[in-house]
Amino acid sequence: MKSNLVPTVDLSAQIAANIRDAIVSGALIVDERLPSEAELAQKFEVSRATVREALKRLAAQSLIRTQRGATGGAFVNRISFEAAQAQQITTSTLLLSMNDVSFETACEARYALERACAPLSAQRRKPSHIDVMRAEIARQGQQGLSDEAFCASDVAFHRALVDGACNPVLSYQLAGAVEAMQPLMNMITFSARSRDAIIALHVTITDAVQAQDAALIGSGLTALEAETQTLARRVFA
Amino acid sequence: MKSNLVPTVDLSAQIAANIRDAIVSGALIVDERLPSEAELAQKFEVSRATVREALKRLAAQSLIRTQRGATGGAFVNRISFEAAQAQQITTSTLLLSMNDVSFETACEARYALERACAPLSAQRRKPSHIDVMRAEIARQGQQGLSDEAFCASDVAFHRALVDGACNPVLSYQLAGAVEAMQPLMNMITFSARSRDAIIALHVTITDAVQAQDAALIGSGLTALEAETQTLARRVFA
DNA sequence: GAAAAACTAATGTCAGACATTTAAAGTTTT
DNA sequence: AAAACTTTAAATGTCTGACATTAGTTTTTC
Repeated sequence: MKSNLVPTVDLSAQIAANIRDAIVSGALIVDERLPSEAELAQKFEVSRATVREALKRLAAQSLIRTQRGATGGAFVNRISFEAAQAQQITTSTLLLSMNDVSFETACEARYALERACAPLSAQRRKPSHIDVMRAEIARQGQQGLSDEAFCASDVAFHRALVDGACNPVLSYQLAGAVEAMQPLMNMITFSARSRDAIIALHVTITDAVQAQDAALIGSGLTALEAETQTLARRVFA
Repeated sequence: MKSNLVPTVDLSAQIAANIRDAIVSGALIVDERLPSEAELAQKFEVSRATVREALKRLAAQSLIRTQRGATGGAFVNRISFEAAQAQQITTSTLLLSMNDVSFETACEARYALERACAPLSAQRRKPSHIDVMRAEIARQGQQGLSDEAFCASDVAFHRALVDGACNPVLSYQLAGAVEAMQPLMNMITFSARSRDAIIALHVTITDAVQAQDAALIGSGLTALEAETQTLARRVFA
C-alpha cells in the first residue's frame, strides 16, 4: 500500500527538502561542501539527474552555489542581504499583483512599517542619508521627468530614509514592502501639482530627519500616506 | 567570441530567468499553462533535462506548479500568502543565523516593526485576536513549560497582535521578522522570574489592545523589548 | 625553476529509453 | 441510454550512459 499520508511527492523535492533541513538546522555549515552529485545519487539511491534537479531547487533559493572543476561541487551558501532582498522583492511583488491586494491595503502596510523606522532614523541618520534624500528631491523636481522615473526616485528617497535607521535587518525587511509597491505606484499619473505636494512633504520629512525630530518624521509620513491614498482613489475610480 | 560580459551562466539558469521574467512582467498570467517540456526544449534548443532543471528552479520559488497526466504540464502559480510567508521565514532565519546579526539588531528591528502595527491593531482587533492572546498568556504561565514551548507561545502571541491589524500585507511582512527571531530567542533560558515579567507585560499589552489604547500598546512593546534585551545581554555575556 | 602539457575530478549537457499518472475517448454491459 | 470498464494518448518523473567543459593538480620539458 502506498503511503496515504504523504501523497508521493517527487523524489527530487524530497531530496531537496532533506538537504534544506540539514542546512537550516545547522547540520551543514556555511561553505561546507556537499558530497558530489554521484555520491548523493548513491546515498539517496536515485539517478544523478534526480539529484541535480534537487540541487537546482536549492540553488534557486540561494541555499547552495555550485562550482565546476576538479575541486568543485555544491557548497552551502552564505545568504547575503542582497540576495535575500532580491528574492523577497520578487516574491512580494508577485504576491501583490496576483492576489488582488488593494492599493489601500498595501499602502497602509508600507507606511506603517516606514513610520516604525522614524525614531531610529532620527537618532542615527548620517549626513550621507540626508544627502541622498536631498539629491532625490532635486531629481523629483526636474522638468520632463517621466512618471516611472519619478516613482523610482521616490523609492530611492524612502530607502534612504529607512537606511538611516542603520539597522540592516530593518532595511532588509522594508525593502520588500517599499519595492513591491512600485508596480502599483506606476499605475498612477502624477500631475505637476501632485508632484509638488509630494516633494513638499519630502522636504518636510528630510528637514525633520536632519533635525532628528522623530515625531515630525512620523506626521510627515502620515501626510504622505494620505496624499498617496487620495491620488490612488482618484486613479482607480 | 564568447560573451565576456555574461560569464557563461548555466543554460538552465538562463532559461529559468527567461520564464521568470515572463511571469513577473505579466506576459504569462496565473494558471496559464506553459508549453510542455519537449516543446520548451525545442524552443530554447536544449535537451529536456536542461528544461527540467530550469522548471525545478521556478518550482522552488513557487512560481510554477506541475501536474502529471494527459492534461498536465507546468502552470503559473498564484503565490499564496502562506507560501510566500514560509519562504520568507526560511530566508530570514538563515540570513540572521549566517550573517552574525547581533541579537540586539534583530530584536530592535522586530520590535520597531511590531510597534508599527499597534495603532492599527488597537483600531481593528477582533475578539478572536484577544482570545488568542489571552490563551497564549495562560499557556506561558503553565508550570513545567519548556523554554522552547515558551518561545513558541511567545511567537503565537505576537502574531495574534500583528494579525489584529487586519492587514494581510502587514502580517506577511512581520512574519519574517517575528519567526526569524525564534532560533535566537531559543538560546535564552527563561527563569521563572523573567517569565513572570514577560507575562505581566503581555497582560498589559493585551489589556491595551482590548481597550484600543495604541499608545499603551506601544509603551508595553517598548518595555518588552527592553526586558528581552536585558535578558539577552545576560546570556551572551 | 618556470612554463607548458597532461591528468583528474567535478559539474554541465545531451539523447534516448522506460515508468507512472491522468484525463479523455472508446467499448461493453446492463 | 446510462453506467461501468478498457484503451489510448499525452504529459511529467526517473534512469542510464555518454560526452563536453571547467579548473585545480601533477608531471614533463626546456
